[in-house]
Parts: sequence; structure tokens; C-alpha cells
Amino acid sequence: MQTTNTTEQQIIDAAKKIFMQKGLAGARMQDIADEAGINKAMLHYYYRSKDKLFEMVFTEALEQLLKRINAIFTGDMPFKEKVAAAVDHYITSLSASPHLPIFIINELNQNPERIVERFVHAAEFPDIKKFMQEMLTEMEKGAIRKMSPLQLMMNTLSLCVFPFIAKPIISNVFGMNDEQYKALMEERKKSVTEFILMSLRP
Amino acid sequence: MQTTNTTEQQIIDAAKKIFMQKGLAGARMQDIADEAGINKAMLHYYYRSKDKLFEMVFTEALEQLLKRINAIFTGDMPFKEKVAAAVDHYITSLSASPHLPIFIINELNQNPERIVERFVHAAEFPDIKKFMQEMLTEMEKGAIRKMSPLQLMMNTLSLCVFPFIAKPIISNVFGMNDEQYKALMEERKKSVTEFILMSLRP
DNA sequence: ATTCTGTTTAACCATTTGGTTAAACTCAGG
DNA sequence: CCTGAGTTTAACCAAATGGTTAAACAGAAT
Repeated sequence: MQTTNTTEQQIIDAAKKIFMQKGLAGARMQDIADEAGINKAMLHYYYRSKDKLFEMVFTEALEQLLKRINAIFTGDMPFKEKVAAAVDHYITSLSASPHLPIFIINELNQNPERIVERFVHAAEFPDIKKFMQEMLTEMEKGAIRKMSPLQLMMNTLSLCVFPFIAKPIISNVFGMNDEQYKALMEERKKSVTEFILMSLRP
Repeated sequence: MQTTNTTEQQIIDAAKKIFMQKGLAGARMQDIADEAGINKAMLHYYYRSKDKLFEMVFTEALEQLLKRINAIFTGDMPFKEKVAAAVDHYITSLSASPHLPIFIINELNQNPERIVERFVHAAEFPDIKKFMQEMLTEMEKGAIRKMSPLQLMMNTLSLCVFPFIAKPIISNVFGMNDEQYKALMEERKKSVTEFILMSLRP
């Protein structure tokens, strides 16, 4: 990924970092300017207001998250492999940017209307429903036990995403440092896949 | 629970509501004063600063969350019943205060040091380890299949808590209103318990 | 060289925000 | 009734913050 080093790009990179770290309310325009190594007025020159700049960052982040969610579901793998691939993909992906989900969820929670506009032209999530259809097919075939596909979908996401969201609590409760936590997440790829598939035994 | 209607109590009630809704950075002292129906100066009269007031609310919320986490694990039920009881308890409990986990996790994420002082004298979480010990016992007996107790613990928490944290995304992706989502959580009590126990079949 | 356009800077501004202060009010005890 | 301690209020303050402006700068086109 070649991030062209124009001022414009430097700004959104800096904004992304600061907003993800401190949230909309907590982020200061000066922080972003400092992070980008430029004057505060430049922020307003390129993106008119704090809100406009935030909107830009947030939209991109949300799209990124949604893309990740159903990146795997499109493939043509057999069902069980697809589960394994999805789990692996999520955990790998979230290891690289662990703040993404908390950022999205938190801002979305403080301003739920923000999602509305975004989802009108969303070409991002139909694949999920396709995957849920595959679940039903497998159940009919008797390859896996019957259960609500929606619940199964939520379970899969929960098992992958939650440990990253709750890292500060979990790592403290069990007294782990960052390295140990990362190892735990790595081990988790196999563990979660197995957990799901074992549960789905007919 | 009789919330004595002293000014003092009114303030922390209001503060709890506003902080949970907007976070530390997003909350305004004026908002809290308005919510409590009092003058802004009163906040400083009773609790010296915004930070002090926040600390109070946050600590209480964290303790509440931790208490809930291991409320069930203390009992003397057989293992499988304990799992069912725990899942039921979490989902019921979170349905009543769905903003608790997001609040904690978000603030903890922006200021991880905050947890340190809190956990020094924590008499709150040893029960979790006791429960993990019970898992091992069950595995040795062959009553459930073998897996990492830590991962199983994380799975249980993930399955219960995540759907509340990610509600704004999930309900939008699947186009559900609040009522439907609540029903989904209700259905989830049985579904998650079953999902876990089915996975643990030897 | 000069002009013209887009970019960058420093100084400035209005508003918001956390916090203070001194006066006013309440009410129990003398 | 009066005093005095705790409580409440309105007015105020200094700092921080998002945003503006006009001037300076750079570099391509004429």
C-alpha cells in the first residue's frame, strides 16, 4: 500500500490515528496537526471542520470493518473450511488493527444515526446472508446440527472479535502482558474453529 | 434499592447516566448538572473536579461489572448447570444495563493505567480461576472434551457480552428494531448454553 | 522577470468549558 | 430572635478549543 505523502494524505493518516485513539470528543485538532507535523489551519484548509474530517475517517474505518467481516464468505470453499478460514482471517486481521472495532462501536453507540446514511448504498453485507443460507443447506444435509443461522453467525463474530475489544480487562484479570496476549490470540485461531465445529457436530 | 434522594446521590446518578452516554471527554459538567436538576457549582462543591466525579462513577461501574462476571461461579451447582446459569445471568443482567461494558471497555482503552490501582485489592476475580479449575476436573473425568480452560472462559464471556457491545452494528446489518433485538437476546440464552455444551461433548 | 494559483503560516477571534468566588439561603441549637 | 454551619445560587474567570483571516511563500505559465 503506497500512501502518497501529500499533505492531504498525511492529514487523514494522522486523523485516523488520533481519532481511533481518543475518539471524536477526546481528539483535539491540535493533536492531529502535531501528529501530521503541520499547522492547525491546514486541517481546515483541506477538510473544512472537525466533523467533516471525522466523518471521512469514520466512513473509511466502517467500510474497512465491513469488508473484513465478509471478505471470506464470498469464496467457494466447502462450509467447514470456510468457517476455519473466516476465523483465521478475522483474528489475523484484528491482530493488525485491534482498535478498529472499539472505535467503530463506540462512536456508533454515541451517535447511532451515523450508520443510517452509510447503509443505504451498502454493497457490503449481502454476503453474510449468503453464508447464512449455506448454513441452512448444511443443516438440511445433516452435515451439522440444526440451530438458528443468525445465532451461529453472531457466535462466530463474538468469538473472534470480543477478545480484542475486551483486551484491557481480560489481560488484566489474567495478568498477561502484550506478548502473552498475542500468543493467546494466535492459539485462539485453532481453538475457536474447533470450538465452533465441535459444537456443530450433528 | 432505595436511592436516598440527597443532592449527593442525585449527582452521581446523573453523572453515571451522562458519563455512560457520552464518555469522559464527551460529557459536559453542565449536562450532568442539568440532568441532576441542580447548579453546576454544586458538582464542584461535592466532588471537587470532573476527574474526581468520573473516577467515582467509573470505579463503581467496574466493580459492578466484575461482580456480575463471577456472581454465578461461586455457587455449588454441577458444572453444566453452572454454565447454563452463568449464561442466563449475564444476558439477563446485560439486558438491564447494556451500556455498562462499552463504557468500561472504552474508557479503559483510552486510559489503561486506570485499572492498575483498582486491581491491587481486587477480591473480585479469584472465583473465575476456581471455575476454570472445575473445567479441568470435568475434563479429567471425561465429562467434557479437553480444551484450554482459558479459551473456554473467554468463549463464554464473548458469546454473552459481545452481542450487547456490537448491538448498533448487528441490529443494522440485520435490520432489526429494539424489540426484535431484545427477543433475539432472550432466545440467545438457550442458544448459547446449548452451543457451549454441545461443543464440550467428549 | 512577472503574474497567477494553490499552499502554508502566524496571529487572531468567539465560544465553550472546567472551575472559582462571594453572597444568599436554610435551618438546627442556643 | 440570633448565630453559625452547611448548602445553593448567580456571576465571573482563565484556559482551551474549533475556526478564521490576511499575509507570505513556492513554483509553474506567460
